[in-house]
Amino acid sequence: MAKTKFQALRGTRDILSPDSERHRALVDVFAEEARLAGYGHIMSPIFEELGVFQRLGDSTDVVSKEMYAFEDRDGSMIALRPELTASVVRAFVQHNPAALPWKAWYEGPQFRHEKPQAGRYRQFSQVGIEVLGSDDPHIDVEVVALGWRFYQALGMSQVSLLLNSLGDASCRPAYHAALETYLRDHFDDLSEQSQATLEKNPLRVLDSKRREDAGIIAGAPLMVDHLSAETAEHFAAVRAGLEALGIPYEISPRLVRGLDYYTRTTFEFASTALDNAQNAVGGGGRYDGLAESLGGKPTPGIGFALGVDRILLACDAEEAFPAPRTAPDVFVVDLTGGAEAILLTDILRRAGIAADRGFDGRSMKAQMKVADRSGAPWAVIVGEDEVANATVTLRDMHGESGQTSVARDALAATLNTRLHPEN
RNA sequence: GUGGCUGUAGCUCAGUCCGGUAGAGCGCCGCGUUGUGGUCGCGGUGGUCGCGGGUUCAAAUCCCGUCAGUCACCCCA
Repeated sequence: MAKTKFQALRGTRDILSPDSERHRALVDVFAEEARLAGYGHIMSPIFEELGVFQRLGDSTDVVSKEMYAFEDRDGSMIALRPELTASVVRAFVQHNPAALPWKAWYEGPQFRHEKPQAGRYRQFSQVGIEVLGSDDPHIDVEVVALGWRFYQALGMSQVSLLLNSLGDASCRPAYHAALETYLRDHFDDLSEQSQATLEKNPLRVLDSKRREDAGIIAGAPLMVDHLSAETAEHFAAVRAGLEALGIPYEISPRLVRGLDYYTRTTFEFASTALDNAQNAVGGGGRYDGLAESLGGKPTPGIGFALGVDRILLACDAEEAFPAPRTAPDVFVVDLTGGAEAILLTDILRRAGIAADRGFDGRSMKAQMKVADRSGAPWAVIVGEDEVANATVTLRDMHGESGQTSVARDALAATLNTRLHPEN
């Protein structure tokens, strides 16, 4: 019979130790930044009604061709979340919190059916925040700054912040028309793909990376030159806040972003340490119309999502945020056949000491080798002599203190003192 | 989704052009005499050469398909 060897599906992968510990540590750093800034944690479902995500815009690839959508058993259409903003806004509308602004942070996997590449997976992880119920530009500043400080907390230095304003209902339509007129005037000079994009969403033509489009895009009218007085003032306040914090940014007038719901402030964090096309390590912006489109009261909102997988790639590239060490505190080498180690590791673990041990009745030499490889700073050796005396031999694996005999009853206390001399 | 490149031991890779029956380093296991790791020495384990089909006396090597990775576009985190 045929032997089927399974493997993780395309675009998905197993994250094994110590990379998984690193991933968790990154989320811990983010959680702390969010806590310090007054954000509560939200855990929303991984799948939702398809309609929740269709509000992101029909012209976006995320909705039109990358969604994992399928029919549930009762015939209703559901989808694996391709992003989290829509889910969080849906939760906001559903629970209708009274105290505004409402601030939430999240982390977790998301799903998009794309052709995978390094830093681009079908199941990928993001951390992010959303704030609903205020359009105070100081919120924009807080949100962008939180992202910036997070990268700093990870030890990253090669991150640049790109900032733009996409205008709002008071000025975007006029700009949109001006841009479309301009692009249509140069229609024949645009690349074939940009011609198609123009039909769907002229704004996104500005995002084209094809060389043949560069000249035309360079001459295109810019949103920042068409902002209404109010929107321009809002944008100025955001910039002033970032400057007050000393956070460097670059105005990127052609920064569009892929989701249709963005208004006014939009931004992207790009790693300059990554030289591939997947150098965006985070992005976000304001979405003042999204809550209403999901059935809620008109409520302004802003947030960002940062790609965990890409951030870790960028960290690799600039040698930041290494995987945490996962070594146990102590490794038990048992020469009696292994039964003693059962008791000793239990005693140690209950005392809060991370203890691993040898198995399979291996030779002392072999067990010492495993102990060394484990990285444990201490080894506990127990053989017939020790059992007879109710002692164990405590060996310093790295330092100079050598070996000492310790009463078995005093082992946990002795080790705790050695591991935490300051206490 | 479109196009290019790649796929050989756990890992990094050589061998592929010019078909002839699989290699290195690292890792892993064991030994270097009485219960001691990290260095060193010796020995060993380990691959249906991604998978399937075809050509051939013979295929890791040529051809086709397929899966996966990767790069660019697209898109985006």
